[in-house]
Amino acid sequence: MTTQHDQDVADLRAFNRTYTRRLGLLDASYDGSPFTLSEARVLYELATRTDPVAAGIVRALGLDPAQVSRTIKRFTERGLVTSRESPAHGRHLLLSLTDEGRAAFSTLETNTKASIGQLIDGLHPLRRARLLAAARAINAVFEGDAPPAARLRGLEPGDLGMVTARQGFLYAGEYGWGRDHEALIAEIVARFHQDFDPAKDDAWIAEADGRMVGSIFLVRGEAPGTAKLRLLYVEPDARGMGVGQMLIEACVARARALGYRRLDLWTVTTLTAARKLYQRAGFQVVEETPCRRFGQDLVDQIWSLDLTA
Amino acid sequence: MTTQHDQDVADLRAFNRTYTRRLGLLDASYDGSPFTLSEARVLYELATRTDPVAAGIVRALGLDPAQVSRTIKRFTERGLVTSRESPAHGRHLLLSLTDEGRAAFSTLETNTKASIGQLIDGLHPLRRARLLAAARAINAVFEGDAPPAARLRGLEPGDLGMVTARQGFLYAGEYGWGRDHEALIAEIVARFHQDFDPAKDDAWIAEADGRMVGSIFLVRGEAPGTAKLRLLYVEPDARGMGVGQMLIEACVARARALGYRRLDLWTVTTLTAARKLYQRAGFQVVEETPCRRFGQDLVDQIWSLDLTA
DNA sequence: CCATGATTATTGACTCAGTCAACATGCTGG
DNA sequence: CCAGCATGTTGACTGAGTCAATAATCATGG
Repeated sequence: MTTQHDQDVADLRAFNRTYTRRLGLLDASYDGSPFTLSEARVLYELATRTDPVAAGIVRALGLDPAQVSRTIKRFTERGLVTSRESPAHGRHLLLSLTDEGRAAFSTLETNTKASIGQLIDGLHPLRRARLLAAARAINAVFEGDAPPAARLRGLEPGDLGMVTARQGFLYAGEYGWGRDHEALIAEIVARFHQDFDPAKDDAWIAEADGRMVGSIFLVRGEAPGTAKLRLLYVEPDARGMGVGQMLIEACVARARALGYRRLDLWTVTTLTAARKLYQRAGFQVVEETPCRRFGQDLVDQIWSLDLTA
Repeated sequence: MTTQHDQDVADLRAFNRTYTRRLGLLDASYDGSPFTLSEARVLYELATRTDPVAAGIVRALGLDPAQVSRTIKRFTERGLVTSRESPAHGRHLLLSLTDEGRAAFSTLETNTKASIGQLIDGLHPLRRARLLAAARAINAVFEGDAPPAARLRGLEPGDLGMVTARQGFLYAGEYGWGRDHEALIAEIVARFHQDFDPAKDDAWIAEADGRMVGSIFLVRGEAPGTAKLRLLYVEPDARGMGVGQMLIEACVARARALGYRRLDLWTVTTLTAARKLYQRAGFQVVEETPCRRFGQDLVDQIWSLDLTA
């Protein structure tokens, strides 16, 4: 048996191999460059950091101090770098590129840019877009060191469909609900927009790490003074980080602010995680009926929250 | 001014730097490994290919023949590899791992898997999913050497919403159409599903390189014997590779097969690319009326194709 | 059948990468 | 003031990577 974890490891290793073979040598040595990859990395650091010091470069690139020392020695011999003792710290050597050094860096930049440009241009537009999206994603994964925080925002183009797609996809996979479920969501979403009244309705998208990870909709109910909470969902990856609670709180607060006296919601007992969230937010079950829906035997529930308390 | 191309190059370079720093050393040398990265790569090839020959490894890894020769010599001295002359080809050396070689490879595998597993486990689930999706995408970009061909398939969970999302997003960006356009699509899509009759309706998704790149829907019309072509779209990346034509042909063929005598469609003059496709497929304009829609002044068109010809 | 060219493998020579240990020097916090 | 730490250098060594030369073998076309 192969677990998901094993598969992940295998995929990442496959990626590593592809990368080493196809991309690895790109960022540095175009053909005939006077610099090796490692030298180019050091030169890049020298050119881009302010007041470069050897130790800083060592840390930034994860290289051995000995190697950086020798590389800089070579650069000095080639007339690319000068160093002077730091006035503040006698042990620091302030490094700076000479004019020749800057010129060398500039042609290096031009050439590597050109060679990467060539790679990009050689790809089919479809693949190019995919490669770049993936590269940006990986970058983001390692750049953002803080754990990804979710934030709420309003609706943007594409969101309505995305909510439909994700919920349709997830409930089909997790609970085997049929396509009529997705169609139901599409209809709710479409009607939400047709009847939209900013004084009565609202919707939130939860976003984390640049991706939609959840949604919630606030829609006016049939009875005056009541509203409905609809289409709450949280992506599996993002569960357990308080996204659901955040969404419900925003929805309840807005319902209060708009003057509603009661907030209702419909769900089925199968969705245990959601039920816990409703409970914690103070909702109570007011109705429960067995029902056949989406190709499954389910138990419908209506929950209600008194907003006047 | 920074063009998209420049930005792409910069992003790919940034990715390259991130990679070299954060992932580069992973696939090979766990801490205290008796193999260098390059040696590990060669060992991997020795262990996984059938009837390994030095020249094959040279090509697969893009290494210098001299280096591979010396690496294998070291392996032989360490008792990891034996070689014998190929009976078929006197210049080929058939390499094979000894028992010790296989054992060394196996512990290497275990350890690198563990160290990659550690990296994966250290990431937030959200980021892990993102990293892996991106790694798989990059792999796919370089694995599929043939230009990505589009293929058609039926509806799957999530497709209805995805069609809505992509069309809403694209027409908002390209033509400034408002959110009511997205809501309209959501409604069409929802109604399509509610009224779905396999003997009268159909839908296709175009997929290329594992991604949805277009859609088309066939829906029965009000008048008997007539059908409507709806929701045709092609992703910008995938334009110019015949996806639109493929979709229309599938739709027209199915309409014929279901016995319809006429196929209508509604569009607006702004969508010039689509208009050309309709024209080439034999559609003709039967009605044209200026109209205000989606926050724009548009000219509605109804096109029609006689299927009895 | 043979000359020619391509492929395969090896070796020498060289520079740089990368690791480890030793060492000198300056700074910093009790 | 002194121990400990960070910074930078050097020596010694192995492997990576490049280039050129060489030798053996195979494939091919006249």
